[in-house]
Amino acid sequence: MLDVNLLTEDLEGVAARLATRTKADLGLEAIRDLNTRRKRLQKERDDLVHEARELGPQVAQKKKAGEDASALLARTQAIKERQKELEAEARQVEADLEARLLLLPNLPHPDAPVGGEDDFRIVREWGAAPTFDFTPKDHVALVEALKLAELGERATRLARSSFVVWTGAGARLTRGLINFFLDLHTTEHGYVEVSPPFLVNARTATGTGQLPKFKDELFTVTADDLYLVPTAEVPVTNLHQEEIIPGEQLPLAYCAYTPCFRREAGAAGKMTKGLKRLHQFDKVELVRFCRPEASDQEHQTLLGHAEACLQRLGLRYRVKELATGDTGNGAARCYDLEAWAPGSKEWLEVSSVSTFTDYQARRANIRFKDKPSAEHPKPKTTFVHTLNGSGLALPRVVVALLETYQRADGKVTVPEALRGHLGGLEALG
RNA sequence: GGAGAGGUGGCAGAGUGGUCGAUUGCGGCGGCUUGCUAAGCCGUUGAAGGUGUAUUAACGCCUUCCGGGGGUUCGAAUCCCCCCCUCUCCGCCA
Repeated sequence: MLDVNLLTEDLEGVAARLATRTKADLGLEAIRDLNTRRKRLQKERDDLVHEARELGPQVAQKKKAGEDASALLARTQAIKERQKELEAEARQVEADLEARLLLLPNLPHPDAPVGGEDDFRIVREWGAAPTFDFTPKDHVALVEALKLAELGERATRLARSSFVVWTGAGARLTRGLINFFLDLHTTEHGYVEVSPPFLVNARTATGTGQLPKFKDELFTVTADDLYLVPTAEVPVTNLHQEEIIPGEQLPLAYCAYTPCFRREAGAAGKMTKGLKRLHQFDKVELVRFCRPEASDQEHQTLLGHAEACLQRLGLRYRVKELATGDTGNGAARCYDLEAWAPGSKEWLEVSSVSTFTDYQARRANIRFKDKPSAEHPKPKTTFVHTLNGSGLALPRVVVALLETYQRADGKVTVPEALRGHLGGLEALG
């Protein structure tokens, strides 16, 4: 959510920045006008209430003295009626204003490249492309040959298309990767592991920005008004919903494994075979809370932690900085990590590392405050900045891993870093 | 799911319907005292919105907030209704 005051003070500036990410009419003028109306209504109401409050004791005094208080009572009655009108109107204006503000995207970061999907910037590439003295298979062939997962009817029968059943070594590989990532982040990168609910309420889904705009993307448990999490970002960022965090505790760093449930409503036309796009997948997510002035640095730190996952696994990848028009609604700036899949010869997005500045903090009302000190006797309560990044999203890592480490004998070598999490297993197959 | 108890400021814990944003204690911050430490004493210490002075650091005033939402009343932390949550006991269950 944007600061409505910023929007009011510098409408043109805000409009210009938002225009770099969307051509849609965001109704900024209407928002400004609603805000002005809101203020006027409140002022009128407050002044009336103030008058009524002063009248109260006078009424009591007159009654006590046995005098006629009817003139005063008539006035308080009139005020009360007007007050009710004003409050009803203010409620409507506020609801309308809130609804509109919740739909606005975040301001893009000033350093982010301007443009659309194709205007990304490649920040760096890591690792060399693997070479093969045979024709490498794609992951679908490998998964089927090694019986790592059920990709077809069996999975579909249980739920619907685009679900998968991991089997045998495939299930174990999944579990091993989750543990590998969690262990890496908790023991070497200083994250606190959390295991949150996989269902969240509407307030929580609004806090991180999934609602109201992206309702179509969520699976909903209608009987209970709950939503399946599309990413651990949602429950973990909202851990501090409505809180004022002591300043000395920042930055906070959490990692969490959850399955992620996504309807992929917009992607129906481009359904891909195999493991690349699923309605349910496993992911380890990293979430950080920090002071506003630290968030750019924190973003780089977070990016490094996500990259470490791929480096340990020895997977070739590139870091892509998305252009303003391609970054997610709430993100100010976003890096995608793309792993190379040599069998299908394509880059696969396995992580998205974003800074949200105070956009989510405003929605979820997450603030911080320093202790008073001699220099700052009255510290201000301020919105934190939130950041998150995948570290990493599993199925596509599995794809890259299988295709990268496949051998002529049909087996797949397990990268050394992962063996400890697979009971010492050296190869699949 | 059933019965009972309870939700008040960072925490603990008061609060006959009328200056109660709220007694008090602890904690925090500042100061005094002190050879040092401890103790003691004094002061200060929530959030949101609005508005004025003013300017980037603030200050004054107004309104709102005692789990959430309604209601009664000139006036509600205090009375009434609904909901949520926590605790205890019972039931059910991995």
